[in-house]
Amino acid sequence: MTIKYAILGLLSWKPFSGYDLKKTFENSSEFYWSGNNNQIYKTLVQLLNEGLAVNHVEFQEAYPAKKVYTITDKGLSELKNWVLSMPEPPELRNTFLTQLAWADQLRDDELDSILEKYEYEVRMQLLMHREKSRREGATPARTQREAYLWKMVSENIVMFYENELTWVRRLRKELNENLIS
Amino acid sequence: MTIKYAILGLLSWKPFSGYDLKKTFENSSEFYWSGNNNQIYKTLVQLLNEGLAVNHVEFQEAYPAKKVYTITDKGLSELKNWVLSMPEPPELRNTFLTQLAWADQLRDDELDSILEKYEYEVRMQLLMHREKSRREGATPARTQREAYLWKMVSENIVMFYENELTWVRRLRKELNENLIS
DNA sequence: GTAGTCATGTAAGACGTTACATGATTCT
DNA sequence: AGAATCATGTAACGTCTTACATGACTAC
Repeated sequence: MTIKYAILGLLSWKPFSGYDLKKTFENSSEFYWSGNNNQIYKTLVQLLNEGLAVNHVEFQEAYPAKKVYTITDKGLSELKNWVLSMPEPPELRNTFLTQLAWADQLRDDELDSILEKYEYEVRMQLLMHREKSRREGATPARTQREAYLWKMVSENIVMFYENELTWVRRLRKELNENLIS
Repeated sequence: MTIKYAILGLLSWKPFSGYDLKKTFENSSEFYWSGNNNQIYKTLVQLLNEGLAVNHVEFQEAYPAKKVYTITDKGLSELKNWVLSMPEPPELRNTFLTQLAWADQLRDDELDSILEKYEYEVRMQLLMHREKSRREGATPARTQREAYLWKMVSENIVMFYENELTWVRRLRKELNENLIS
């Protein structure tokens, strides 16, 4: 369960409500998470139970009241332990590779057509990431080093998509050249 | 549900038993899948029910009987439809990026130490992939084009890890240089 | 008046992981 | 004697996704 730490991390930065967390996960590139209501609200209750966060209700006129969560000292030290813990290797899940593995049954034009679509998908992801990243410019890191780390997280994602693009372009080029010869 | 198509793909190549599929998913780099017993045996039953595969029992002396599954024409056309369908963009799940985002609380040496561990993990994954790939040399693709596609699937995975390595090495170098200045 | 945002949550199901269960055979 | 391999499967749990439910306000 790492959504717990994704949330704890954000709370270590500043207080959030469940709704704020959801928006942040959706709109951010660095702090992206496929966080849906269900998981977020459940995890927040769990954080309360474990004493890693506390909450207080903020009433607003014209809008529903919000429950704002603040991290505790216990939460901070739990987060630090996790950050120091053994990193897991990155996981690549790319169903397209499975599609490609069985694509020899396709005609040359069909094969190039799905490669083109894939290239398009990857380009879109890259654009979306860059756009989110741009809008995130205001995000104030607390130190210069933190700003650098966040930049490098973003850079990792960019490099991932660019790498994927060079791969698919090379594939398309090589397949086309073999057709001609 | 894409394990269905991962299995269907392998069955389009040659007949497999559940156990064979599990071994293949575990030991292969191109056809890797986190397929566990539970999912594989359930999906095979599903394939039977949908008429995408048929099975027959092979008795063996000294070993338990095995159920060997063969793809049907319906299965082949279902697979082709899927291969031609809209590719999904690749998904990157890297919990380490979340760890790194909140690593500014660490001392310089602690930070470098987790980066070193991450670099090690990635190097190990790359080695493991290369080793699996080497042992897979016997895998006989049916056409030259298929062999090329499989090579490129493998190449994609190599590039992914190499990309990750250059990123983490750059990160470590830049952090160290900033310390000195 | 229709859709979207703010804000909380629940329900149901799909998907994934770990562990258990059986039982003969083979390797160390 | 103990572990690993071959081969099937089940049980329990954990994670993730999609959809539903409520209700006031705002923007087109």
